[in-house]
Amino acid sequence: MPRVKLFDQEKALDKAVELFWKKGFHATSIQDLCNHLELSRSSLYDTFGGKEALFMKALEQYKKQGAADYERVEKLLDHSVRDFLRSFFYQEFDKPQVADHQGCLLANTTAELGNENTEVTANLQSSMESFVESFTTIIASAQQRGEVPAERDARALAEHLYLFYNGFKVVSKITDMERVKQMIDTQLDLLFA
Amino acid sequence: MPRVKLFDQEKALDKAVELFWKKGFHATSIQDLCNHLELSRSSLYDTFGGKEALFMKALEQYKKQGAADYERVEKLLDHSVRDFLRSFFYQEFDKPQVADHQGCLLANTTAELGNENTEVTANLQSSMESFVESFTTIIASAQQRGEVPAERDARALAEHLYLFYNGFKVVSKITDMERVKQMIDTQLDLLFA
DNA sequence: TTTTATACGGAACGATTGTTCCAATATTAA
DNA sequence: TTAATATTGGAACAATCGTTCCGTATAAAA
Repeated sequence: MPRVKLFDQEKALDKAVELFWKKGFHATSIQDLCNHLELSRSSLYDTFGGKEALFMKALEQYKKQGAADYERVEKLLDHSVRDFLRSFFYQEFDKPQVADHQGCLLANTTAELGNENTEVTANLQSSMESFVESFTTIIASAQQRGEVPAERDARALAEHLYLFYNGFKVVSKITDMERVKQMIDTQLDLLFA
Repeated sequence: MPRVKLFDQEKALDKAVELFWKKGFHATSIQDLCNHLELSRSSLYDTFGGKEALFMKALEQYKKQGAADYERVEKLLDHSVRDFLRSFFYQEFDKPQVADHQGCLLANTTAELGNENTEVTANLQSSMESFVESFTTIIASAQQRGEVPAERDARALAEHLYLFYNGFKVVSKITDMERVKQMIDTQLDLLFA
C-alpha cells in the first residue's frame, strides 16, 4: 500500500494563502510556492494539481479562516450591533498581514482577477453573497433594536457594508492604520446616525 | 537632422493605460504592450524606458484623465453637493472599462502593488491626498449650505469617501452595475441623512 | 519479507519573461 | 543630393515561467 504524505496538507495550504495573499496570483511563481511550502514541484503538482487549482484551494482555505473569525466575533454579540460591527472590523488589525499593508486575499483577488469571469470570479461572487446575507440579518436585528432607522433597506445597507469592507482592505494597503481606524469610526457614525 | 517619431506618444500612452487597466501590471507583458501599442520593442524601450517606467507614465496619464473628469463634473456644481457627488460617481458608468468590470487603474494598482513601498505606492498615496483635499473642500461647502451636519469632521468624511470610491471600483468588478448604483445611492443617503 | 502503490527529488521541456543590441531605414538640415 | 542622426524591426540574450516526467525512496499491506 502507498506511502503516506510526509507533509501536512492543511499547513501547506496555509502557507499558500500567505504567499498568494502577499504577492497576488500572477506575481507568485511555482518556484516561490515550492520554496515557501518546502515542497518539490512534483509533490505540489501531485497534491494540488497546478497553480490555478492551488490558488482556488487557497481561496477556500482563506474563506474558512474568515468564517472562523466571524463566528468568534459573533459570540460577543450580546452588546449592540454597533459594537459588533466595530469589533468585526477592528479585529482585522490583529492580523499581521493587515498591519503589514497586505490587505485581504479576497479583495486583492477581486481587484486582480475579478473581471476575468472564471471560476475564481464565481467564487468571489458567492463569497460576497454570503457576507451580504449574514450582515442583512445583523442589520435587521439592529433595526428591531432601534439602533438603525427601520425605514432603510437592510439588504442595501449590508451590500454597502461589503463595499466598505473592500474599500477598507484596499485603502489600508497605502494608508497608516490609525487613519483607517478613523474611517471605520466614520462609517459607524454614518450608519448609526 | 534626426528622423521624427512616427507615432503619437500621447495616444500610445492611452493604449498603455488601456492594457494595464485591463490586465494589471504583472499580467501585462512587453509583448502584449508591443502588440497593443503597435510598437516594436526597441521603440518602446527608447521612448518609455522599460516596463516599470511605462507603467508610471501610464499612471500619470490615467490621473490626468481623472482630473479632467473631475473638472468636467465640477462645472455642474451649481446644484447641491449631493447632486455633485451623485454625478461624480455616476459618470464612472460612462467609461466602457467600468461597465466592463475592469474597475479603476488606481484602485487595481493599489490592490496589486500598494504593499510594495515603491515609487508606485508614493504615487498612489499622493493621488489619495489630492482626492481627500478636493473633497474636504466640497464637504465643507456642503456643511456651510447645511446639507451635511456641521459637527462632522469634513476631512474624515472626505477620507471616508475615498474609501468608498475604492470599494466601489473593486466591488464593481464582480457585481452588476445596477446593484453598484444602489450602493452609491445608499452612500449618499447615509452622508446626507 | 516481499509486494505494491504512492510520495518525492530533480532533471528537463518548450514557451515566454524583460531587456539589450545592431543593422537597416527614414527624415531633415545643409 | 548629400550628410547626419534618430527611429525602427528583428534577432538574440539569459533568466524564468508553468508543466511534465522518470527513477528512486518509502511505507503499508500481503
